[in-house]
Amino acid sequence: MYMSGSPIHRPPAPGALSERALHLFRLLVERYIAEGQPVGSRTLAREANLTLSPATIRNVMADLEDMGLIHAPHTSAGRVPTVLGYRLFVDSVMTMRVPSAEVVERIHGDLQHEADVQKLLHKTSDMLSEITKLASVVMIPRVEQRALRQVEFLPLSDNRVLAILIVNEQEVQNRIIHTARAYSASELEQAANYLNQAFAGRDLMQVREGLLREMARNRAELDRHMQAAIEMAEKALVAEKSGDEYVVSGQTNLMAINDLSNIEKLRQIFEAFNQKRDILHLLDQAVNAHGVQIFIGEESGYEVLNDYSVVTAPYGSEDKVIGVLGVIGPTRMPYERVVPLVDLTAKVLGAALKTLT
Amino acid sequence: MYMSGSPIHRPPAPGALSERALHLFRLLVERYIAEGQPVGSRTLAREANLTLSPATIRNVMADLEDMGLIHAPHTSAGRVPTVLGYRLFVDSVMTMRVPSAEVVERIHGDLQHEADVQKLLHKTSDMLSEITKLASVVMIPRVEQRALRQVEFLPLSDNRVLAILIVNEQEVQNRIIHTARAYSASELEQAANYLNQAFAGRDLMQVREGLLREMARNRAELDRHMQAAIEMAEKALVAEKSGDEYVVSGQTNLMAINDLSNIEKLRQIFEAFNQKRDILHLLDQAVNAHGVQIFIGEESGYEVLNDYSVVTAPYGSEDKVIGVLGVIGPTRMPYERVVPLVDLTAKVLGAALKTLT
DNA sequence: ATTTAGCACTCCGCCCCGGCGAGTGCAAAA
DNA sequence: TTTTGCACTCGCCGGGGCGGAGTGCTAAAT
Repeated sequence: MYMSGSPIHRPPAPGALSERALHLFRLLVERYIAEGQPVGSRTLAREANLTLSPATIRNVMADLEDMGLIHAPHTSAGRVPTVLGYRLFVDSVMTMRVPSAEVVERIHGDLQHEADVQKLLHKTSDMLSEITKLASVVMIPRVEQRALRQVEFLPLSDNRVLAILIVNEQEVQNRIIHTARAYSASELEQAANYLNQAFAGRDLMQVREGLLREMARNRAELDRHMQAAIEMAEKALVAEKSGDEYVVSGQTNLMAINDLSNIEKLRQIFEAFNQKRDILHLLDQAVNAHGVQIFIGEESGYEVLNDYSVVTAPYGSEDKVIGVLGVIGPTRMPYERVVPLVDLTAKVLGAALKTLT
Repeated sequence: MYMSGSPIHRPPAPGALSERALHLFRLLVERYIAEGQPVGSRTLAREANLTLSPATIRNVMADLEDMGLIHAPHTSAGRVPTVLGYRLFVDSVMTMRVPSAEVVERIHGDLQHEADVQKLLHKTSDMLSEITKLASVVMIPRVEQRALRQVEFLPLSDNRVLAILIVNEQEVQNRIIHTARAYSASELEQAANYLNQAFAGRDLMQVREGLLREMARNRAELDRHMQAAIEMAEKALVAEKSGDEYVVSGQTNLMAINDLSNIEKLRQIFEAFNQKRDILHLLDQAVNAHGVQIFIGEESGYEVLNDYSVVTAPYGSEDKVIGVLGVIGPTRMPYERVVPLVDLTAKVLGAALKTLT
């Protein structure tokens, strides 16, 4: 199946609809989200406080359908929101439902006392998926400013050296590097000392540049252990980050949603989680958004995410965004509840990370 | 659903069956594994080189059914192997199919040049699931003999200390420990020095015991940095291992198997993968087996694994078993092909790990 | 001009039915 | 012991009928 050829339109301004139409629209979407079944004029008439006959409702619904907000799966079924309809709903119609006090407490409690960053991220993801009953994703913080705190080198066998970089007071990175020749323990120690003296506290990128400058000088002038230090550091810094770009939890929640029991579709999204490509790109997009961002169905631009919605929020401290988290579920998800939850979780995670620095 | 009340019987000795019956049984199982549909007397008659009428086959099949080896889903369907049938098949009937040269090469190639242990395990799991088209599990090596090579302590803020243990030439473990008071960098250095001198090369358990002995002496006699060293080491050693007990890949392969498109069952097994409890226990059981071990359906003893089979093999060097790997798939899996693959993979992984030590 | 009632119509989901195909078990013949 | 023949049992599939839900349209009511 191709992606819908028609570009995704902006929904009509809420002012373009009569008060009544808007009200009914809202009811319809809420009802559909709650029940999961196409809702008809009869049901809607009962639901609305307005005393109107189903026939009147039908007229309104026909209008809504003309505007592309709702859609009838077949001649004689009720109506279901379209992507455009959901868009209008989340943008201008819905009223957030603030999380209950217990949930708020839960979120704070879970994330407060966790010293290890990795574990904190896992906990966050687990918690978020649990309270939303959806799949959740937490991006690993991409700290662009990584201050080198300390370096240690330890010789291993076969011209290999274990480099330990301590970054940002917290994070420890181990890298095994292969060197041209074997270095003795004392050489390595000297190299480490040199690097620590020269570069401790600097940003990793600065370190890199500094090293390159050193090398630009006449190599011959450098004494042995400087050379060693540089070789080490170069190799250690070049090593790319581990492929773990984000953490996922609650994938199984998606299987429990009968909405899309289409097994092949499920398989595809699970693959997407594993592949970490499309999902990561999507999260990257959301990194620049100011607050919560919602991708509905095809809006994401990724085929696998058709029929799914993604709600994301960047997290960090103040205006420094360092990562994104979010949930993934069926387009028919309780946005009113989910959006504030994602928002809050992002804020609390940001705060928790800040205290760790 | 309860677990079958009847205990799992041993299958009849292959001698208990006539040559012919055994032959037909083998054909039936092979056919069923290949096609996934109950196989009837007619099909079997065609398949067998013996020139026998379907009626004769039927008699034989009736016998096999009496023995509990096969079973008819309903009156007029063909027969399907029972758990007992599979047992007999894998124990005494099937002939292993050796992996093709390309596959063998692939396995060696993939695992040869990977220096990082964690990555190696991931690669192994990925590869195994890919070539078997099943889900695969690789247990993290539980090195009972962990020789301490070096210790480093680095002060962090707030009475926290980062302990870096280098174990077994390769493995690096970082632990953040909370201490009763703040220690200065030099104190920590002295503590590390002490520990390194006293315990480098020893097994972690020995270190533990040694420390306890030290503490048994009159505490007052110990000078400050010894105390510090002991406090550090105690905390660092006590810290439990991270919860990552094994690596899983190819879970999505299970979804593609129409055999069990029962979505709820799938959900449960995915949960089991995440939970890492039942699966881990099962792997632990297999750690003591000499070679490949096969758990068919309910044999595993874990409800979630009904309808699934697990093929495991311990890996390590010589008689030192350090871990287990395996695959999980439907009971109807191509054992002839899978068993040798699991076996080979375990051997190659063991070898690869050995070169890393 | 809007709302309502009435009505014909459409379409899905469900159940029931009958036919077909596959396969069985049994008894009698080879 | 094997085969043939036969009655029987199911599962699967397609068709037909039916009820329910909901629609759109038109004409009447407000």
